[in-house]
Amino acid sequence: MSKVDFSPIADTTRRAEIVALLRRAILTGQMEPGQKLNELRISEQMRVSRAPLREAMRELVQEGILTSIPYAGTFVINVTAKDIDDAYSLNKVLDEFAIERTWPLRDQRFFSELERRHEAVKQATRDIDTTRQIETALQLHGLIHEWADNSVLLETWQRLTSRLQMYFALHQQARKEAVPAEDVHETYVALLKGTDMRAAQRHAREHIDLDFEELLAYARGLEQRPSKGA
Amino acid sequence: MSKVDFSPIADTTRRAEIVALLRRAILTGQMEPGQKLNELRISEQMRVSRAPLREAMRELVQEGILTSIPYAGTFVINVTAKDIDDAYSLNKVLDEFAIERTWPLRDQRFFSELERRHEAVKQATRDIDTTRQIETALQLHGLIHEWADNSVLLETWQRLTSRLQMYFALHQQARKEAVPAEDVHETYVALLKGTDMRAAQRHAREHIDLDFEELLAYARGLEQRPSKGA
DNA sequence: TCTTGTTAGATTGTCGACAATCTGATTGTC
DNA sequence: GACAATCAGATTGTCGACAATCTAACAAGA
Repeated sequence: MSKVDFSPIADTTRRAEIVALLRRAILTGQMEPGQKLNELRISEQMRVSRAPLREAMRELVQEGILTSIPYAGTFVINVTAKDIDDAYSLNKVLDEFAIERTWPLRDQRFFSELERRHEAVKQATRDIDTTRQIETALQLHGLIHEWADNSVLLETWQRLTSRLQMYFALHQQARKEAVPAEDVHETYVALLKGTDMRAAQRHAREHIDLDFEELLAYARGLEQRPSKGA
Repeated sequence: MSKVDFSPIADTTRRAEIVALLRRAILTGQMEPGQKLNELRISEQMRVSRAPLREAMRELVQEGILTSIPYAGTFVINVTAKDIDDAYSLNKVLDEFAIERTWPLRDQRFFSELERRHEAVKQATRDIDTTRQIETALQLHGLIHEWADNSVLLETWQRLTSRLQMYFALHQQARKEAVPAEDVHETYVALLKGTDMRAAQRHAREHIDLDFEELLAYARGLEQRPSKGA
């Protein structure tokens, strides 16, 4: 028996790579909400036939970031203020549940991973890499969901996160000014290390409320904005 | 302006029909967990080419009831006791949230719809149609999620429900005896009509706990059962 | 006997071409 | 000018065939 535990090898199908490419393009805000995805054009750009591209698009439709209308096309989802509100209010419930489940499972590995991700956020903040800043913040936030030892919860949270990441990216793009450089996660991390679970839950709720208000205001601003074609 | 509000016309693509067919086959327990889906065989049976079939399968993979391994095949998900446990514990949280949100929105239409679905359950119980019994019970249970006016919650609950329906169908199939004919939803419906929200939440939690214990015992029984091929 | 290399068969992944459908412009009619 | 019918172009949906990969059976060698 070998002492090395190998990780499963990466998917080597074109489909999987296409999914990753498209997802990234959408979640970083490179594609606008409502924008149509022209199959022929994209398949030519990627040097791939339409079959794996279409399969990839079906996956992203189910993932909730694309929407498809038969014989009309596949589009990036439109973001309404209500969508954001819905996602956030559910997120609060999931956070509370995740903290409750993670709490008794916290160990040394948890704390070091928490520290690692917190560092990543601070690094991205220093680099003023806004896209990475969103990514790392969501990864820090996601630790409690990964650690809660509930695969359905994790899956649900990841679906939610996809959209939130997209919303944040668009919001970030919209305002020209740089993101606040201060570290808003300091208290959150400290509470997760502490002994008062209720306090941690309360803070998580208030903490995400903060960014939420800003995001909602932004979304209300572009409500009923005409969707742009290819 | 017409006073009639038309429902959107049905999807007329083969893909959509294939999705419906496969989903039904899986959720009614006609396909065993772990079973492999042979693309050529299924496409010939359905008189369809592999392209729309494969796209349909990608959707169901994202929906969480199929799993795919590149160059190996696509399989019906395997059910472990932990999966059921995870799904149920999250379901409890979602139920509590759904009731909270639905509560102030209850109106006459809500109550009549509640009554209608309750009748459907009772009818299925009288007919001893176990498959329909599961369907109607889940639909009754789903009303609070549909009424809560939160699209993300509804979507999440529907994903969860898919699996639960599959679990219940398998459980039902396993035990030869008929399901208890008594109506276990009477109290639940009554509480949803009442004025004590906390009581309704409490009952919803205990109510699903009931069937849960039985399901869990069943799942533990077939743990590490060898998966059957095509 | 155990391990390694080879090979044939089956299955999945991908491709290019054709069919079905939609959209918008054009034409003809009142 | 307004409106319906027609048509061309573009785009999506589907098909059949080929390429890449896996599996299992078999043979060869230590």
